[in-house]
Amino acid sequence: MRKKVSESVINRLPRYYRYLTELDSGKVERISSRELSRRMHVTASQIRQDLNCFGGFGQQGYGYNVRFLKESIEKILGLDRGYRAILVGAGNMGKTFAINTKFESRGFKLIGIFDSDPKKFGTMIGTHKVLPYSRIREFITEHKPQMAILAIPKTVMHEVANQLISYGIRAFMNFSYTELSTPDNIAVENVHLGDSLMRLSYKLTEKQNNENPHKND
Amino acid sequence: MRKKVSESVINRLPRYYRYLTELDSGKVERISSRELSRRMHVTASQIRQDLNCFGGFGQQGYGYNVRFLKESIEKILGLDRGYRAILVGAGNMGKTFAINTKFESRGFKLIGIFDSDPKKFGTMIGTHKVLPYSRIREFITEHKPQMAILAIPKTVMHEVANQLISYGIRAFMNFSYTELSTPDNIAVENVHLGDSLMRLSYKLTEKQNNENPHKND
DNA sequence: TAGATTGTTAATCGATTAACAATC
DNA sequence: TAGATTGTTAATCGATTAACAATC
Repeated sequence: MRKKVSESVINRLPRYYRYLTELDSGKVERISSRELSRRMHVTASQIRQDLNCFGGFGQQGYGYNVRFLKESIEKILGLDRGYRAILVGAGNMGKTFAINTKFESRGFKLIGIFDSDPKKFGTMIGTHKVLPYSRIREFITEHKPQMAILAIPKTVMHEVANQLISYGIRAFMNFSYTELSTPDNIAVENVHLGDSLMRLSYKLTEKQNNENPHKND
Repeated sequence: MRKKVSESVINRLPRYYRYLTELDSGKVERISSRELSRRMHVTASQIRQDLNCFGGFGQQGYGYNVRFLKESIEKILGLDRGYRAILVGAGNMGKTFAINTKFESRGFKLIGIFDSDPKKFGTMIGTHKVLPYSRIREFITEHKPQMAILAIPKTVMHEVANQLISYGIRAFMNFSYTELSTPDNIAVENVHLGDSLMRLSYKLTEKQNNENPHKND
């Protein structure tokens, strides 16, 4: 088994992927860690160290082939596996996520959308009809999605997650404003927009304090 | 001037704030770093170190007063300043953010929503009427918002941001799938849902590899 | 006072950066 | 071959954890 890759490296992978995708679609064929570091505002050392957690993708004296590196990171991230996802909760957040995040372009498949509000049953979100939550078990059993996007109130979050785990879901993206905690073998990614807003508020406040040092002493 | 607080500490602040808000509304009056650490799954040492970047909020032998600590973090984050924000882009993402993130409950004020699509002018999002982007300059000059939420295509992101900076905006929350880079005196928080999805994909893949070590050697 | 728990210093650990030999 | 640039080891830096004296 591979040695454990640190959280910091993992967090940077999507950013590398983003830049490489950009370069690739800009017809750039090769890039050195030095040039990439210049564009991404990180050190070349860090790029080489990060990539070498997963193997040697470059060539001395040449650098990295953009396409090959991009595809390698794709594999590392599992974007080539065609994961199937369901969306639970067809409110604003759910709808936005379904429409906005180009699932397909990253190799994911959104295969079903569920809600427990009968008024929403049958309405369309993109190309998907909203299905009753009551049918989720049968749906999962039949189509075997691996991931669920939870865009539901935090009051029901854990209950829903536990059910879905028992039906076979192995990964959750959670949008509600409480952390989802699950057994070790389940992957979770919490997205807290409120936290981002507070961080922005902190940064703004800090900058104002620097411009105006004695305002709030 | 305060010594620079590390990024890691700042990133944890909103989480502390969340837990303290929870405790406070649950009528908990005091808490020790040890008990809080147990609940948050971090070390007590880290909690004490983090808080002490900003001052001593506790009392030996007693611990921390929940209400007082919560309000102290509120001030550190700048949530008590009544920052005014505008939303630029009334598409799905913008709408969701406006409705979902309880601005007001965190002390922010959403004071205007703008879009450049005439079909949207005058439509309501929550209690706000969508205004034409062409009027944004006059609006900013008059109402002096500090923050802008950008929920617009990445193709126009930098152009819009630069305009808004010249009108006086000092902080941006950016939802488009490219990093917003700005001068040093401007606060930026990038939210990339696509990155979160990729991280989830990585974690899922890693767990599958551990269960099935030789599947993809 | 005795017990509890902070604030803070010191020790450890891990992540980042620098340097360079290997090699394309 | 000479020049460039990787992969990797070593050095540095910063963040986390441990420990404990201060003190409520």
